This record gives sequence, structure tokens and C-alpha cells, in this order.
Amino acid sequence: MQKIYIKDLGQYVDQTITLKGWLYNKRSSGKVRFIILRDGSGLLQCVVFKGNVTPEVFELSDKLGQESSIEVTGKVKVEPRAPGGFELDAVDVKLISESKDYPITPKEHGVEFLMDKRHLWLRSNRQAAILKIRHRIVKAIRDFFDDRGFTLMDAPILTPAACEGTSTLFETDYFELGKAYLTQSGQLYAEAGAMALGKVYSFGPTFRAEKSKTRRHLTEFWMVEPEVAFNDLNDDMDLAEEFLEYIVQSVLKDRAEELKVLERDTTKLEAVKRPFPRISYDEAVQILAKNNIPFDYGNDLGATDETVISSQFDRPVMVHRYPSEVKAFYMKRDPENPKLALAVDVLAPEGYGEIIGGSQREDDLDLLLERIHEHKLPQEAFEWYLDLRRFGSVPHSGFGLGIERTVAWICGLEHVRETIPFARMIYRNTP
RNA sequence: UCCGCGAUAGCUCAAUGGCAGAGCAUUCGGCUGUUAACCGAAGGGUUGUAGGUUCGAGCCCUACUCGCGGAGCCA
Repeated sequence: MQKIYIKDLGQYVDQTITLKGWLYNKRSSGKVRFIILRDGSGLLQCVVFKGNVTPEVFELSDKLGQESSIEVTGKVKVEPRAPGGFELDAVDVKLISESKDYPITPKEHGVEFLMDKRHLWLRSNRQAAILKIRHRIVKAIRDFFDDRGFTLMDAPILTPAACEGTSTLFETDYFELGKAYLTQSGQLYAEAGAMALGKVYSFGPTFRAEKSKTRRHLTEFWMVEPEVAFNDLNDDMDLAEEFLEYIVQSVLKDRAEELKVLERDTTKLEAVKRPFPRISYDEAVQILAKNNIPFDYGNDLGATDETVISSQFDRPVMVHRYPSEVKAFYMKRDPENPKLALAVDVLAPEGYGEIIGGSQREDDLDLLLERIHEHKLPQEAFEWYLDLRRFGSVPHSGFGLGIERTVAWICGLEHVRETIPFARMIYRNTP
């Protein structure tokens, strides 16, 4: 049997149809019951008049608990007052399975309670809107790279050693080979892919065992990492700004309704058009000085520093050429000033912080070896990576975009925990 | 790891050291167009845990547990 969804009701005006779903909320007034039906595609008010249904059905419509699964048959009517523009004049209601004492009521709830009930919280209109926008962002990411000749090449999740040598990693036993670690980045593997296929991207979950406890951190998060052979830092920035513009404009075009549910100020998103401002680390430090923010030259930018810098602009800002000491070993140094790394961070507007980190990679074998020793990394673990410089090395660059921070920014959310179906955080790994 | 804040009904929150309260949810009743509907009634409590001060502690003190916000680190 053909299923009919609420989002398609416009095709069925004045027809009698059957919808399946869950009771989102209900109201009553004497001999009329109003049932708000939720079917995953949208919400619809079903009107149950006492005279239009059997006494048993009228009685049932009064007894239904929130989130009971039901089947409603009725005539589709145009109703300008209703959100979505339609209403169902019910002639029959069938109970599929009852729901008693549903814990999430239409009133306010605290964060802890909602996170404990995350498996049910996903049913709310707001959470559904976030998940649909996340999906649209992921689709935009795949479309963007697929349309530009990139090949998807995912990196392994279990890795033999730290990719960057800095972050704390989750560790697990790995048969006779000792320890394995959950990946913190697919980048080194993407570099191997770029040497094979020219333009690649990896897209998957990454893990950090850092004890970070802020609105921008998860222990498990998703990252997309393009890597392109023969791209220098400027090409990398060109790619990043075209990419972000494409993502934001795709969501604006196709998820206007969901952004409205979230009460997102879309004028802020409409401003996200190329070109993005590009400033050097030195210029960023000057902005901090101008705003009387104490800052020691040579340090990495902190969360408040990033907020101050990004608040100077109405679109994402690209900060490039950081002191190489605070950046990863694989980043190429600026030939014009070897104290600087050819790195770029893209800071989202409105205080959402760093959403992209990228760089041109060190392509010289001897310099890369030097870096590995400077960072006291075990050379044997990176022999395969060094091979990429031994056999036809070329300039190349890439970046990583954090999906959850991007979703939080585009949706205008307070915390990344709402951007992923089931968040993993330092003090929570359930449900 | 560090700094700050918090924990009272299923949920969100009140309660000068002196009777444990409200709204929502639940149950019952009312209303023929409700929009987080509304109106009336009822049930619902070991005040996070363990000690201490006091005639008397939800409230003051100590420790612990859990949570929230932030720092560092990062996307």
C-alpha cells in the first residue's frame, strides 16, 4: 500500500486518506478533539468532531497519551490558519500502540533530563529540524566534492599511533600487536590518497580523549578532510571559502522551514558569501591589541581571542601563517619566514570559533624528518608517511571541517551536544 | 586537571533557621475551533548521600556523589 506523508498533503486536498504516526499533542473543547499528528515528515492537526466518528473512536481520541502510535483517516482540508496550510477532518482513529506517561511534556525541561531521554527528545520538532539541517549539510559536503572531481577515500578508525602526537587518544587492545588507538584525524591517510588520486576527501568519526568540557567539544565528532595535490596555502583557502559558502547557501535554500523552527536569524547566514577576509596571525594579534585583550605573541589563539577577532567581520574569517611552534609537525614553513607555518584556521562568525583547520603540508623529506625529531615522534611509525615524500613528492594542502561545530553555527545553537543524534562527552556516553 | 554555580513532587522551579508549595504532566469532571488551549477537583515528597551545629535544618558547617558553565587543549 502506498504511504502518504504529511509533507505531501497538498496533493490530496479534498481526498479521504489515512496517515500513520504518533500523537504529538492534543487539545479538546467540548465535542471536538484536536490531535496533532507527527509522522516524521511534519506535523498536522487532525480534527475529531463528535458527530463525525463513532462513540468508541471519540472516546479513544480523548484517552490517547502523548506519543501513542495511531492511524488517522480523514479528509484533507485547506486551512490557512494551520502551520503547513492543511488540516485533516477525521472520520476514524485507530490505536496502533499506546503510550502512557511520556516523560517529555510540552513544558520546559533541563539539559540533564533531556540528554538522559535523548532517544525520545529526538522526536521533538526542534531536534528533528536540527537533524534535517545536519543531513542537508552532509549532503552539501558530498555534493560539493563529488561535483569537483574529488574521490571519497575514508581513513581507518583504528590506528597504530598518534597522528599528530599531541592529543590524548582513546586506547584499545589489538591482539598480538599491542595497542591501537581511535583516530583523531584521517589527514595523513588522505595525503596518501591525494598522491594516488589527486583530489580526495575522507569523512568519518574522529575521537579525542581530551578532558575538554565546553559547549564546543565532544569526545566523538565527525570531520570531513579534503586533501589536494599541487594546492598551496592560497589554493587551500580558496577551496575552504567556496566550500563554506556552498554549504551555507544550500541550507538556506532547502531548509528554510527548519531554520524558522529554530528561530535562526538568517540574515547572518545570507552574508556568508565569497570572498572571506584573510588576515595573518600578526594582523589578528593587532586586532587583539586594539581591543585591549592581553595576549602573548607566539601563543595559539584562545576561545575568547577567536570570538573577538571573528566579531570584527560579518562572515567567516581566515587567519593564516601561525607561529610554527604551536602548530603540527606536518605543516610546511613559510619560505619567506621560517618561524611561521603555512597554516590557516577559519573562524565562524557569532562566536562559534574554529570550524576549519588546514595547512599546506611539508613536502620535503629532510625537513619533515627534522620536524618529526623536533616533536620527539617515533620515526618508525611514520615511515609509510615519509614514503610519500620519497616517491614523487609534490606540494599539497588540505583542511578539516568539524561537522558538529558547523551545524551548531548554522542552526544558531548554544551547544554542540544537540547537533549529533547521540552525543559522546567526557561525562556522558548514554543513551 | 583547575575556577565558578547548582541538586526540593515525573518535569520546571518557589519556600527570613519555625506547618513542604506552585505551574506543567497524571487521574476525574466541564466546554462544538483549540494553537505550550482553558475552567474545576484529586493523587503525588526519606528536600542528592553521609556526618555535624541547633530547642528546631530544605536553609548554616564539613566531606562525598552527580550535573551545569568556563579555562587549558582542540574541530
